[in-house]
This record gives sequence, structure tokens and C-alpha cells, in this order.
Amino acid sequence: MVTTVRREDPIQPTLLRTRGSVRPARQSSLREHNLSLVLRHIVDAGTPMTRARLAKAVGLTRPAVSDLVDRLIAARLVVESAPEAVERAGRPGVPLLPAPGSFVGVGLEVAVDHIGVRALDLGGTLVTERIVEGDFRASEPNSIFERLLSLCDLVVAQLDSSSATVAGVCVSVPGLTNPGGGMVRYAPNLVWQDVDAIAVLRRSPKLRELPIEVGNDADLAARAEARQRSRASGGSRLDQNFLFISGEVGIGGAIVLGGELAGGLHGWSGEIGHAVVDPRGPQCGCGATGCLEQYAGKDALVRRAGLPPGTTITNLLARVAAGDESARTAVEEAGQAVGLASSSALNLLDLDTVVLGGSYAQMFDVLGPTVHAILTERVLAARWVPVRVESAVSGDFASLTGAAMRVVDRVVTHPTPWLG
Amino acid sequence: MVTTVRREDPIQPTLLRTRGSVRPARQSSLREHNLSLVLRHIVDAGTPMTRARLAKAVGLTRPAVSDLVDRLIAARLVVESAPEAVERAGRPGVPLLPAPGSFVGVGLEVAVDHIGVRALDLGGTLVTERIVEGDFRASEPNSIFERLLSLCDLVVAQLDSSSATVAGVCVSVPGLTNPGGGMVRYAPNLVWQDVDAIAVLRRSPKLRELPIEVGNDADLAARAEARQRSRASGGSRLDQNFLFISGEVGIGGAIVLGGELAGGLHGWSGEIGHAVVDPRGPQCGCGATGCLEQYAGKDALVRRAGLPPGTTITNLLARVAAGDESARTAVEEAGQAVGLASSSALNLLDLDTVVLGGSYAQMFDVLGPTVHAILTERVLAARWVPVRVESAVSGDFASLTGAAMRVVDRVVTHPTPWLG
DNA sequence: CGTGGTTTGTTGGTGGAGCGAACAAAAGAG
DNA sequence: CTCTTTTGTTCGCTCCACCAACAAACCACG
Repeated sequence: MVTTVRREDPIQPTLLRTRGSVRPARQSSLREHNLSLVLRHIVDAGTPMTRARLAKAVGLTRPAVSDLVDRLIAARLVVESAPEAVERAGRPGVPLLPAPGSFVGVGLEVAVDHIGVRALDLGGTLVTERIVEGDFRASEPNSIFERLLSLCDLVVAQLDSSSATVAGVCVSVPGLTNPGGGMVRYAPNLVWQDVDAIAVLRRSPKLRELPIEVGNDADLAARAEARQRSRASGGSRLDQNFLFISGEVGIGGAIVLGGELAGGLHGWSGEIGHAVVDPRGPQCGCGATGCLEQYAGKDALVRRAGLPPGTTITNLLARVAAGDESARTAVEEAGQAVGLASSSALNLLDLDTVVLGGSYAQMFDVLGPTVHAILTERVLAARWVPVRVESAVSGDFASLTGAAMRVVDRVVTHPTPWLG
Repeated sequence: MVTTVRREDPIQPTLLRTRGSVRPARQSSLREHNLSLVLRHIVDAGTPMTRARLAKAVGLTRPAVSDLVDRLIAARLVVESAPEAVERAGRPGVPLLPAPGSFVGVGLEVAVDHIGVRALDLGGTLVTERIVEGDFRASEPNSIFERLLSLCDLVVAQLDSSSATVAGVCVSVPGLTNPGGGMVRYAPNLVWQDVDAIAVLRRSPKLRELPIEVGNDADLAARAEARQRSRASGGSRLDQNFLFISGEVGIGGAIVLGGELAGGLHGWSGEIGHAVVDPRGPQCGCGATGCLEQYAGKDALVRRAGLPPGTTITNLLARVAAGDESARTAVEEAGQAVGLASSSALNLLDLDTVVLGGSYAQMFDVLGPTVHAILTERVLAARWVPVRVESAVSGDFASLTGAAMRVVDRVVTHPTPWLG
């Protein structure tokens, strides 16, 4: 039994994490911090919180929490629900819920096989969505954004009519993005280079005033995954630590440490697709040799299985189930490649969990055991803490969910601007 | 020209980073935060700060800063120095310095070729040290700790006589450690397993009352390196982002993101030595095949150069300089291996800098160009942001410095307990 | 049905912490 | 010697969480 030690300072715990913060703290910062803390607890709670339970959970006094909650209610971020029928002595508390449908985050996505818009409210429940499937490889940015904007305008109009406040927009793109500036530097499968996504989106009158962000699809999917997992486990999102690998045409990756995405000096973290699997391996489009993508990317996988280009994963799996030896070998070798690439990452980052998403979730039954075997062999810490390989649980269009959640999350982390 | 975007929230900046903090903020937290902020600025400043300049730098008012500084002075954490002779109108400010020699952090180190004690004060200047070189491979933990403790007691006694306050102790160990519990899980070159370092050190009466920590040598060296680099560049330590690789008998690694060590679910991050370089490569002691250590570890390097075991790096370099072909090839292949392993890490973490330390710093002239070439070829973002490969600048016994700095850093981050 | 016990939410008063304005102190400029 | 400029400090203000006390709403039980 190994005790799990978090990265907390073991000797002198921080109250306000000074990490990275170079800003001074004033009285108002205090309010902002505690407002966010209370709201976070309300949003993340599995079972609805009351003021008294919040006070216990966050460590503030009941009067302080009451004041904070009142402000959140006034801002329409939180609502009181009907008193619960308790079977216990004492005055029953008033259950507090993240206000349904009043504040929404809008996620947009451009992918090779679909575009879509998804709106989530503070509680993470779906408000509206519009998804169009199709083939968008090598598509012209302006026309694809035009279609996306028309979907988006529909969604936003519907939200406006229900008097919801749109807190912002986040666009998921399969490529390297520059989140601050809103540039899509390079999206190989869309064949985009240096597209200023935010500038295009700002042309829509509905989006002109909103905060807009751009993010990498795998990063955003990992965000959705982190939330889904912490919900499912009932634990804190701070305990989420995993390497996320999403197999699509390209291979996306993301690192979740302490519930948040790690890396990203320029916002391009998680590029595991071009990790070295074998330096003497096949030439890759990136210029190097033996990249993971050449073994475990969708196209490579189908090619190595001896199947015609464009074969779906479903069909590939059917061939494996039917006993097609070359298909089985291709999947096996893909699993080995994923295992090799992620073992280095796990060693380097001291992680113990790999979450397989995208088409890898679909292939999990055949892929997972191979990956697990390689990791158990190659991860040093596996002797003390067993490696876990798990399938993603965040559902369809996870990046789209993640994009919307990115916006919602910002409201929860910084409620003050929305207090009016 | 690519604009460097930090991981800051681009839309709504945080004052108090809520990241990871689940604790509520009270009035006292505010004080703690700002005290630390002011102290950090005094310690990190290249040129001494005055109260007025501090106020400008941290964003607090002059009265607030004055109050905070007075408390730091009363606690003997900061001293006023002689007024500077200014050539400018206005009352000259009083320069403030981290109090020299009043608070010290003590670093201890057990390595395969030396043990040592180093004491640094708040300003990072050396107060005392005792280093003993020798061969400590496969040494018995108790006897080696006994020798280390006798050195440590000497140093602590000397510090006591100069009325310095020892703020704590941190032990650097070449292996997997469990920082919270103080266990050394596994140190292959010392042939240690599950040694409770803190328990042993607590036997010394001088250390009984002090906070004691255990850390990995590469992690601590990276910490020293981060500080040294931010000092040298004159910038903030928050801008330090690099992958640190230290070549010794084993190969240690560490990831510095935003000036802090990343990873470490269990405190074992940075294990790059067993990254896959070639899955069909030689068998490694860890059980896997083709690990980086089999190409670029000190022993492997010497063996591949066809030199007798125990040959020093200096001698190896001499052979290379003398035109020994097999030595040159071994170094070349080691560089390629380091390049391959770190390219995956750089892609995954979106970093652009590799810092080579330990014996790699010594070999930098012959190793660096090879590593750089491989990285330029394999790092995707290198098209936009050139990869940098640099030699470590943190001096001899960097882990020892890092261990002492770990303690000092804790005082700077949490000055409140030392206010009396 | 009334009384006591228990939990919840609210109301004042208190103290800590930073802010703003004004002021004293210490230089250089003319 | 006076004026300007910059520094550091003093004093009253405001903000925010705390503490103690209290009102409210429920259960249990005689």
C-alpha cells in the first residue's frame, strides 16, 4: 500500500496558493477568491449543498458563506431549490444549485468529420446543440467558419430568447493553436496554417462582444474527461492526474495534473503523436521517422491492416473479430506503439493513469490490454503503484463539451465580473 | 516573431491564483500572501529594492508595503542597508536586502561520489559547507548517514554560534523519493530500497526539531538551475520553462514549468533515463529494452566507447579530442539518444529549451550540437519557436544548492511562521 | 398539543488589513 | 535659501470575515 502524496507543501500548507501569482492581494481579492470557492463547491457537489454544509466544506463561517451565497443568487449564478424533506432533527437547509440555463458557455468545434455548437450551463447540463457531420478535410477556413457561424447564431438566438447569458465562446480546432491570440497555427488535417479564428468569429454581430478563445481539440477533450471522471468518482477534480491520448486521424494528447492541463508554454502541449516509437521506423509527414502516428494514427492503422483508405474503425474491429490476422497485428502493434510512447511520458511526469479517448475508446477492448502490458513493463513506478489504462468516459464530441466547459469554468473561477 | 503567451487566463486575470487551492481566504491569508510577495521581490531583485520601488513593483500602496517591510525587518528576515548615493532629486530610499546569514537553509546530499552539507542564507549566498568526495556506491545507509550527520552537526553548530536560525533541512538523494513521508523508495546506484531518511536524520538532536525533507537529486538540481537562470537573465522565475537532463551514472531529469517543478503525483517526476530510444535496443537493468540510460548513462557511454569501466568523462573527452573514432561514435550516439528522448518530452510539454547538466554540462561542446540537431528535426513547434539546447549554469553540486534553496524558498513563500 | 433539543440561517458588533490623503523628511536645482 | 521631487509615515475610511447571539424551522416525546 503506497500512500499517495499530493504536490502540496507537506510542512507549511498554503491558504492562498502563491504559486505563480505575482499580484498583490487586496480585500476585494479575498472576496473574489471566496466567491469562486463557494461557487465551485456548489457546482461540483454531487448532492446539493446548503449554506451550512458549504460553511463546513470550505472552512468559512456560516455568516460569511451566507453573504457570498446571497451575492451569487442575486447574480443569477445560483438558485435555491425546494427544501429537501429531511428525516432528521433541526431546521432543514435550503439546497443550492448552479442556476440552470441562466449562464451558458458555448463551445464550437471544427473537426475533420463534423462541425458543431454545444451550449452548457453552469451545472454542465446540455442546453442546446447543433452538430453537422460531413467531410471537412482540406476545407477552406472562411466557408467552414461561415457554416459554423450560422449554426452558432441559431444557438445564440435561441439562448437569447430564453434570456440566458452567454458567458463566452471557445472554439476547438484539431491543431496547434495560440490561445491568447486566437490563431490556429497549423492544423494538418484541415490543411490550415495561420488562420486567425477569433478575427473570423468576431465578424458575427452576436459574437462581437463576447470573450472568444481557441483551443486544441485534445486539450479540450481532456478537460471534459477530467470533469467527467471527478464527477463519476465523487472526488475532487484536484485529484485528477492522467495522460489523455485521443486517437483520430492525428493523435492528440494532453496532460492533466491536479485537475488542470499542464504544459503549454505556447499552448501547444500534448503533442504525443510525434513521439519516437522507433527511430528506424517509417517516414512521417512531420519530417521525422518512426513517430507514433505512423503506427497508431487512424490512416496508418488502416493501411497497416491492409485495408483500403477510409475504412472505419468499426470495420477494422469487425475484421479483428473475424480473425483477420493482419488486422489483429496492426492493432497489436498500434497498442505497443501507444504503450511505448506513453511509458516515457508516465515516467517523465510521474503519472500512473492513461486514458484512451477518441477512436481508442472504441478500440479499448483490443487496444487497452496491450498498452497496459507495455506500461507495466516500462514504467518504473509500476512496481509500487500499478499503472492504470482506462477508456474515456466523456461521451461523444468530448472536445465540444470541453470547449463549452472551458467557458463555464471561467465563470466559476472568476464570478466577480458577472455580479453586475 | 512569435508572441510568447503564458498560461495566464487571457480574459480575466486572477489576483490570487485559485489554482489548486481549496482553502478559504481570511484576512490573515491576505497578510501572508502579501508578506511573501514583498519578501520574494526583495530576495529576487537584482538591484536592492526600496519601500517605494517595492510598492510600484508589487502593486500595493506605500503604507501597506512599509508595514509589511517593518514586520519582515522585525523578524530579521530583511535588513536595511546604507542609503545609496543617488544622483537624482528627491529623498533617497533605504535599500532593503535579504538578511545575510540570519536565516539559513541546510542542504544535505548523498551521491555516489560524494556526500555533503551546504548552508545558504535567504539571499542565496553560501554560509558554510562541508563536502567529502569518495565512492559511496552500494553503501550501507546507516553508516553513510552517520558520516553525513557528523558533517551536518559541524555545520549546524557553526550556524548556531553565529546565532543563525536554521529554517530546515532538505536531503538530496539519487533515486525515487517520497517527499511527504521522507522515504527513499529506490536508489539504484546506492542500492537502497525503502530507507526512511527522515527517521534516521531525526536521531540527531540538532535536527530533531527542524522540518526535514527528502528530494530527488535531479529535481533539486533543476531547482537550483531555474534560480540561477532567472538571476542571470534578470527576468522573473515564472518565465523559466525547460526540460533539465542531468547525466550521471543514472540519468536524471526534471521539468520546470513557470519556474516550478512539474509532475510528481508521488514525487517521482523527471525519470527520463528510461524513456524509449529504440525498442529493439539493449536490455536495461530496469527490465525494459532500449532505455536512454543504455546509450547515454555514464557507464554505458564508457562501455560503448570501448574504454575500461570507471573511465572518467574527462578522459573520455580527451579520447574524443584525440580523434578516437569509437569514443566519438559513442558520444555521438549518446547525443542522438538524448535528442530522441527529449524531443518526445518537448513535444508533449510544449517546451522549447533543454538544459544539460551534470556530466552533460562537461560534455556540452560535443553533445549539445547533436542534441540540437535531433530536436530541430523532431520538435513540431521548432518551425515557429527555435529549440534551444543549453548547458547548465548552476555550478558544482547543484543538487546540494537546490536542496538548501528548497528550504530557503519555503521561508520566502511562507514567512509568517518565522515572524515570532 | 406544548415543550425541549437540534440544526439552519441571519443580525450586530469587532478586529484586521489595505487604501487614500495629507504630512514630515531628505535630498538636488537654481 | 527656497523650490521641487521623491521617500517614508500617520490617520481616518472602507471592506471583509469573525464571533456571539438570536430567530426560524424541524423532530421527539410526554
